[in-house]
Amino acid sequence: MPAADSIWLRPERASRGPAPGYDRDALASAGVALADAQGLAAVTMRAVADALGAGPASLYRYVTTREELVELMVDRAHAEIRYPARTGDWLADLLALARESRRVTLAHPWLLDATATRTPLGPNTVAYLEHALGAVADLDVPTRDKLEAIAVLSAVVSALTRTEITQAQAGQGIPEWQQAQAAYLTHVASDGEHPHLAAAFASTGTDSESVDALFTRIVTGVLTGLLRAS
Amino acid sequence: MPAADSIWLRPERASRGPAPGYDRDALASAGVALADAQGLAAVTMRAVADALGAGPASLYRYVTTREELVELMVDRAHAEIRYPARTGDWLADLLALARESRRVTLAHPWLLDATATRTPLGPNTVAYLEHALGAVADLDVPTRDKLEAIAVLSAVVSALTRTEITQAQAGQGIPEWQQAQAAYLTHVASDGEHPHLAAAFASTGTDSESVDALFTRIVTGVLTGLLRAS
DNA sequence: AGTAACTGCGAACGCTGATCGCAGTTATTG
DNA sequence: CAATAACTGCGATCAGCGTTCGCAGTTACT
Repeated sequence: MPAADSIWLRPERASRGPAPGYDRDALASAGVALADAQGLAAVTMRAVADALGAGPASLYRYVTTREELVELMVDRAHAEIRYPARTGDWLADLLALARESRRVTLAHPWLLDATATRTPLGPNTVAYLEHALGAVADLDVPTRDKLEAIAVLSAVVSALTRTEITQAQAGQGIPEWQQAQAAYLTHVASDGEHPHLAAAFASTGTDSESVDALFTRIVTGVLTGLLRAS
Repeated sequence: MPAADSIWLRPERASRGPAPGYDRDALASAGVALADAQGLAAVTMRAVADALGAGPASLYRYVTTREELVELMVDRAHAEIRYPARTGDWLADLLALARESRRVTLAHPWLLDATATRTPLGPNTVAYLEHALGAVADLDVPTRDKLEAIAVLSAVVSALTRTEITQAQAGQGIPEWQQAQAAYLTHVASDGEHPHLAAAFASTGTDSESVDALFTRIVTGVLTGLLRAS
């Protein structure tokens, strides 16, 4: 029978031994600072240890694996989410949550990488879930439908925010792979075998809609599609 | 000025020099076989080289980086998608595409990892996009809305399929982190500070709905929410 | 006073993606 | 037909990664 222990169920301080020189929050802070500046890949055990002035092996007194360190970072980032008072309108409340999620993700783009495979459960990510459930508490649909809707909502918010970040990078940065994809796409669009894609490619109308309006429109559409009181 | 070259715009065979002993398809096949059996992490350059009977450095004659090898694998997997004839009903056609995507992803779960950050563009992934655009070609909505809907659709399908795979693993496998998350979740649900989560946790009704029905219901909801002719 | 459980951490291990340079092969060129 | 240029496979090697081990020092319980 393995440990099956979440880091959040493990006591942070031991009862015996010398006082730890650091703590989970310090590791998380150092990791977040690194990731904000240079991306999630820059968050190596050695780099975090250096930022803390510690030896590389010391981190393993606080965290059993790098993955767990990233969990700490994700949860810490979710602490920045502000929960507005409920209005009673479930759609407006969920939308507000989605906007908060987007805002924090734009501030910490590495969250998209860190939560790509799964969102770790910690105090703050669970708080987010609790608030989302609270927003739809009075809604007369099965609990399962609510959970599904929240899961889909998270996926959609991530996808939209990822697109937003990618386009923002295209404006100024030098994101290598985008040029390659763009080059191939233009090539394919003009090879005569992809008419629909060519048509879509040609109709590049000026997007007068703001990013916020687009975000609101899509999230609203998805949520109403899933949770309309049938 | 960097190369900005997609692998699909590079000629596979050079005009000069000896005949290559392998080709892109061989690399992709070996990679897919490894990933199917042991996950994407098992697809190391050395492992693929061994499977091919080649030296580790030889792969770089066909692929500039490991990422590009994964691109080949993703595109090759998308070759397994079967495109049914269009019915004229855009919702039915998009739904059929979504089901195909789900089917192939269930057959190659590592696709979720390989396409988590972005879906690479290759002949077969582009073909999928072309078919998706074709399904909504006659629909009277702006092109931009169609592209958005397709992007959201992909995100939702990935999220749903990921959940499905996770639950299937829970049935038999031994996925370490799930126990930790479950343990923490039950702890949080009974700490008195998460009433909505506790309520949701308590109402674990027996899911009589089949996975297919659930998939259809959610995808339909999302699509109608996004593309309803307003 | 003794012991058990911790602390930080230097050194090391195995593995990874990637590079370099060499010898051999082929198609083009003069 | 020789010369050359452009490729081929690949052994050897590099820097970097996550992680482990064992040691000396520190604290709290018995």
